[in-house]
Amino acid sequence: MRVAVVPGPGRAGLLCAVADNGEPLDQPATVSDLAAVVAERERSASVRWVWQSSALVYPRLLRAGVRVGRCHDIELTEALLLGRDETPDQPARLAAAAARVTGRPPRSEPASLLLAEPDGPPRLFDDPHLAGPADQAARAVLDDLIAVHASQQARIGADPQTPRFGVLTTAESAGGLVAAEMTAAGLPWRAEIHNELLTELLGPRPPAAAGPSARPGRLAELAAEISAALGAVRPVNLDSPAQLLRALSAAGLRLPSTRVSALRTVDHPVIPLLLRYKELSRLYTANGWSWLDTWVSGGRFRPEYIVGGVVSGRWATRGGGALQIPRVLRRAVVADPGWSLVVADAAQLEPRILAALAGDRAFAAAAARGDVYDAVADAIGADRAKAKVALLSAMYGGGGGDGGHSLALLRRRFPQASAFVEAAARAGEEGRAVRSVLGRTCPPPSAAWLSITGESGDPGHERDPDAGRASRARGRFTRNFVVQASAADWALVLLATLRTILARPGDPGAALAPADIAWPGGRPGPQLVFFQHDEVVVHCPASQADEVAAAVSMAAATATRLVFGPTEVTFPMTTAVVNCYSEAK
DNA sequence: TCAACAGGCGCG
DNA sequence: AAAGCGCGCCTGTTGA
Repeated sequence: MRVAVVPGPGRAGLLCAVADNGEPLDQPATVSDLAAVVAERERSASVRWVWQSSALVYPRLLRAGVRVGRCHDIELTEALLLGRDETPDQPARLAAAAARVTGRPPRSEPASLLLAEPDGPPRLFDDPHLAGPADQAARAVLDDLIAVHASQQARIGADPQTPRFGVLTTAESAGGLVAAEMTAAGLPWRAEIHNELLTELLGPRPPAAAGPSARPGRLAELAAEISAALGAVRPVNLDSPAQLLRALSAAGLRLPSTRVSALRTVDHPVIPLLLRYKELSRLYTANGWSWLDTWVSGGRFRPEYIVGGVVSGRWATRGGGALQIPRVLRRAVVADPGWSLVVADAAQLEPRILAALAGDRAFAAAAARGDVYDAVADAIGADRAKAKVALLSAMYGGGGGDGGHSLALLRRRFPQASAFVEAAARAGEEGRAVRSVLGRTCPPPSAAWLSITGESGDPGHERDPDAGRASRARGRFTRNFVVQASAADWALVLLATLRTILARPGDPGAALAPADIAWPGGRPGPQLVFFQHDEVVVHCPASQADEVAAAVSMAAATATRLVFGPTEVTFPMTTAVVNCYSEAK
């Protein structure tokens, strides 16, 4: 059963049951306490909530202590459909989508924005853009919702390209729920451990009175040592690559840039000091005390996750750089007393994805069990390191390290897998779109790209000297897209499946009902707290850790079946039950 | 004064 | 011959 829901004003909301094909099943009903009604329906029936966006609607329900099982996220779904139809520049917002469906001009956006404003007093009457009272505005949003939902159901059902596109839209919506729940739960983060680590590596935190440009002692010492080692008359600003490059040059070190890889190519007493400075400076500026002050509170780090924020379908985050937390800081991620962290990552995910995608029997056999790189090394008669570089080059478009010899062997030994990525590269070079296994579509070439390459990408007519470069760059992008985006498909389905297993009452996992996060005294259960491309972290009572680990394996097997159907390729998870994130792998 | 860009580096 | 994929966010520089 599907129920369209529009939140607001205030705690109220507007509901209307709809059929799978989107037809309204009864009259819209206003309820005064939306969260309470949602909770009641969740208990009594299996509902899929149809709403504008989980990012907009779900946090207020979570704050009221209410979780939902399933939803249809109109805006995430619209973005997938627009991508599929190769019109990704159209806005995916509900109002815009409704205008496309109905042919009417778009409703003024502030209406829905204000309606969705969580928990605040209804300010709708103050808004000059609004034509009428709040209930009329809610009704207008509901009408949009119902119209767009019906259209989306038809468009998903009519997918011409990918029979599994419906799996993608369902999983994307589930991802929206997970994202909001993970933000609400937060990643356990011990500020005092983080602080100790910073003090140990950088020295004490500079007092606020010392001003904003004051550096921790260790950084100031290193800077002085570096200036001295360079024989500089005046202190060099190490944070300015241009200044540093000039100072290096004056000391006889002519380098193409100041990046670590360039510094490592020369032998000079200043180099180790510079490398250490860069490492510590990065820690201080990106994840130092001010990061701690800004992003950690109440023992939790709560980034905002952006589902589908990357073109490949990977998630992005906003605030705190949550997907770039340096590994050294994992020491600060510690389970609550009596709880554990279950840390699981998909081993060698991308090569396995390629094996399953390409239908290459030899490559699939290599990825059927054990270590993919070992198996490939055996097959091409190289060592594991060379095999790994060659495989990554095949997926990224690189040169293969040792003059491409291993890459050539790879092409001969695994012709279908090679042909698969080569075909994706050629499509990109010619300006065509490519798709992930579930049908997520890469963006079309930009106008600038089309003009540089001469419209169709026809290699015979390329005049611009940058044309070849631009064409090959897009080829590398699409080559990688088919693998990275399909890996993101698989990981998203894993995440959605895991969420369902952890939450399902009545099954073997009954003990695993998730904690009611808004009620600290409520029944404890496992919580998804982190998701980073191919890795997931669950925070759970220690007694449930083994069950959670088993649930991860089940979810991986289910994801493999839903995404690829029958395949010889396995997707093993490396799972650790730990007290501290840094203890995993 | 501020926004946009470049260089750089963290993660996968 | 060389070059590889995707992000977020920090600082310094530049130019309106």
